[in-house]
Amino acid sequence: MMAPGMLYGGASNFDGVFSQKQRNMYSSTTATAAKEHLGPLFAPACSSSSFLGSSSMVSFRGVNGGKRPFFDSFDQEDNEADEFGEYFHQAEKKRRLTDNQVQFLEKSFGEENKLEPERKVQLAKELGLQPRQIAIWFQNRRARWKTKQLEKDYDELRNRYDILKSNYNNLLKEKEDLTAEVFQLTDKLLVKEKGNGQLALCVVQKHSDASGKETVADPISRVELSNVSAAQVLKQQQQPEDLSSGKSDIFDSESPHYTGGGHSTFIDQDDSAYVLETEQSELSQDDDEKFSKTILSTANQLGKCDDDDFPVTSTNLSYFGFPVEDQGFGFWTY
DNA sequence: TTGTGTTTTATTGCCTCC
DNA sequence: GGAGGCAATAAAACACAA
Repeated sequence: MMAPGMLYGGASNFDGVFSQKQRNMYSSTTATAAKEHLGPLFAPACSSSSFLGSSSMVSFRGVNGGKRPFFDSFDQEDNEADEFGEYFHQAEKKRRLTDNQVQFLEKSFGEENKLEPERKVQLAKELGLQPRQIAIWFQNRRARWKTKQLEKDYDELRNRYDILKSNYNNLLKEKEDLTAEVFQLTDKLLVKEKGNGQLALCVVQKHSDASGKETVADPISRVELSNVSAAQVLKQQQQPEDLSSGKSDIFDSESPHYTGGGHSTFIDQDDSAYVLETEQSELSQDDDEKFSKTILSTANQLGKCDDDDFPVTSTNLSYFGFPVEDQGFGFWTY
């Protein structure tokens, strides 16, 4: 790919003399071919300042144990002959910049990572390098900086993600704990109600108004559940379809309050029963509202047994097991 | 010493800006 | 259209373990 001999004193010296296209064109030819084409242009490049610039590219790490300061390269009197020899011996090799040259460039890069033409020439002079070498070094340095920056950004994002994930997991755990506590308290409440010889059971049916919008659930019945355990109630919650089809353990034909047919029984704490029509068509809008208020009021009264700060609303009714999404009948107790 | 992976220097081709 | 920047890549230099 790269022509031997083009590394130093070849393509580098095109800088400031040829356009990039010309640079590319010539850099893809051999050094010999280039010399044939350019002729005299190579002469100044291999002599005086240009040559010195090239000679300073020799890696003194390898040549001189890596300790030779780059300013030594300006010590023309002492080194010119050696460098001249080195140049011809190592012209075909790629040579690294000295530690001091790199240090100098790093410092300059730290001040400003873009290179204006004046600064490029100035740095080239100070370091005894070709302006093009300075430009290449800055370009490569910017690429390295960008890579490092990307790694840094990635690490930072990763850390933030880990923190957020940890917070999320903590919240999830907290939610589970709170849910478990709610169930525990609910169970306690049921036991308490049971101890009083009464347990309220609400059968809720969801309605839709004319526009299809869901409205507040209605209480259909309320029965005495003195001998129904919380576990049974929960089981009922999980199988509401059985209830609507008359398969309920609670509302079967053997239940003391089974009324059969299309009617459900509503029994208040005085054991006085109301017979309510379950057919939606037979319930007026006023009835809907009345029932809604009744169920919310009842639920709130039950809720007050343990927590006054959590009033039951049509919104959170479902949290207590009152469905606002399911169609048809269902049993919920609390 | 040698094989292998990493770093550094440099080229190439494309793109944007003026 | 030229200048300069950038991404991709080549290849030399270097580091290091076996």
